[in-house]
Amino acid sequence: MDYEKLADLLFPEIDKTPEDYEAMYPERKGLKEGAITTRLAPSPTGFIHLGNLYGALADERLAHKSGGVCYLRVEDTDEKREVEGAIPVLLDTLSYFGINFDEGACHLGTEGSKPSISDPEAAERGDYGPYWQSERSHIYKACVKKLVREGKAYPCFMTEEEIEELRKYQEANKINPGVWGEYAKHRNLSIEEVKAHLDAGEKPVIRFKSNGDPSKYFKVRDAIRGEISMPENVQDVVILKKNDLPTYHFAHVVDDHLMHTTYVVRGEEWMASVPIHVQLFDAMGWEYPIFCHNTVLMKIDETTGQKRKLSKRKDPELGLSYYKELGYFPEAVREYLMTILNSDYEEWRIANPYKDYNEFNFSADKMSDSGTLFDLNKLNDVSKDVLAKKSAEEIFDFMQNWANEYEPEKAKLLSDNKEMLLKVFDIDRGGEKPRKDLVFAKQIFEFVKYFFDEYFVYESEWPAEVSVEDRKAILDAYAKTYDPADDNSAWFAKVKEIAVSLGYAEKPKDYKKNPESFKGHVGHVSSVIRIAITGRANTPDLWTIQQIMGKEKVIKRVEMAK
RNA sequence: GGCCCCAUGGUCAAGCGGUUAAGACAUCGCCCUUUCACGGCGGUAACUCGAGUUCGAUUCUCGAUGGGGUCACCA
Repeated sequence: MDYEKLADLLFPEIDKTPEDYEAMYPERKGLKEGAITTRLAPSPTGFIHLGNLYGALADERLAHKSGGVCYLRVEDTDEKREVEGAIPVLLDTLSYFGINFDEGACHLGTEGSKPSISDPEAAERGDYGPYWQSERSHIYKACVKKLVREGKAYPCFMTEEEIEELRKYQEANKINPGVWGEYAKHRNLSIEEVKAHLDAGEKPVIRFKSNGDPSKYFKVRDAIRGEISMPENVQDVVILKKNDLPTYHFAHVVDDHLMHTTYVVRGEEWMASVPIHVQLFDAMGWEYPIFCHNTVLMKIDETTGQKRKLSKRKDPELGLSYYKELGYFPEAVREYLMTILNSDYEEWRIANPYKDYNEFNFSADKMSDSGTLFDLNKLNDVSKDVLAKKSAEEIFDFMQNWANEYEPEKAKLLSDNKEMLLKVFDIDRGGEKPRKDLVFAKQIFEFVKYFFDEYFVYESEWPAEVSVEDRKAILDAYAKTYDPADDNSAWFAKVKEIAVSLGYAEKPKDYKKNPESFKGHVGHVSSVIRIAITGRANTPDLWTIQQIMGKEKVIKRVEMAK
């Protein structure tokens, strides 16, 4: 069999060899020792989820922490699944969460500015492009041609029906299904037979001619999981589809070699195809990169109570838009992801509350190799820690931006009340131990909404210890004596006076000791005042709240509650 | 079903043959306090099971069980 001839018959227009391309794309210069090159390789299907961010953050950290390069390559080899505009949205979202690329299918402005794409053709940066796989057909074909020339790949004209039939037969006879070995009908077609098919107008796919022996095992080092052991691949996988574009397997091999990716971070769903990939790298005569197969994010299903994979249909919290809409600080989401990405991040953060996360020593071997359960509670807690360190100004600005985009009806309210809100956000802020009660924008608004008459509602029950008449008496007395000029202790002394005059204990302890001698204690009395003014039993320091509200509003609320 | 990966409290997880088996979240209790989602202290709670190796296994090996992944001209 003259493979040379077959190669020319199949790819007459291809005159370059893989070696030519290797010469065109030499290794990156000037990277420091140990620099890692990673890539994010999404298919433009239009949905970005938390799992993508999780992986992207790993890519970004690995590269940037090591002084390496993180680039974006678009895997658009399947036109059917492509969604218009998916990549700009992806870039925008990732950038929102602080992930930017050095190279690839993105347009990076000056340091820190947002990537933007209007024209995908022009939206590339870097010396290893094109970064859109649909533009790289000539490169893949040159590589495929080499394989055909060496007798390692061949055209296959089997129809879908034929393959389907084959599969049924194999399944019925308990044979490992697929096109392989003796079942690969077109493995050894003669030149004449190939010509005949071609002349009949048939378009072949190109399959890799596997010489693997599944009874033989080989070992691969995975940076996350350590050594994994796999049987050799037997399948004659297709490497070039009828649309002249490669399958993922082959594109991965060619691109990651030519683009000099050193660490391939991907989901564990790829682990099963590692045998195919190393076989392909081998056939091309190339070294394969270090694989990092990370785990999928899981959650507990409310109805079944079982641990299961996060699904985009059932779980809104998987979509990144969920966090943007609720107004989570991107930094909070990132901090949470860091804690599940590298097990010691959380402790590092506790020890170094104000250090930049760039200083954390991120590494692949610290990544979890068992399925991680997504924990909203934990996210919220991390978020509280993040927000506790923000200034009132930062919180306000974030709230404003969030409202502008997602709750426009609140935007003006916020901007009109900036001065007041800054004071509100400043309650117990700053200092060694700031309050940890702000979580995300929507929640923050709920948290402070009683400052606005139009959002004020009674959310808490009046204390049972206080009768309706007493409530009125308390509020009457309070309205008469309230003076914003009082300092915190003078103010509270008056509250005590009211309590005592109506038969309530001055101290909670007195009441606890002799519950029969009092109607209640000062806590119940101030609870009445608190609810009257804020509508709820739990708030930050009431004296400060009143200082911010001003006497007029305080009195108005007190009168309203009678 | 074949093959692969994984297995420590409710959750995320330290742990590399000898530990009172860390820590964080959640939960519970107490304390502080006019309230708190703040803060302080403390508690409950874990090595999936069975063999083997070993003086000794959470740790190593094998098997079982469970969970996950994968078996496309999708990535």
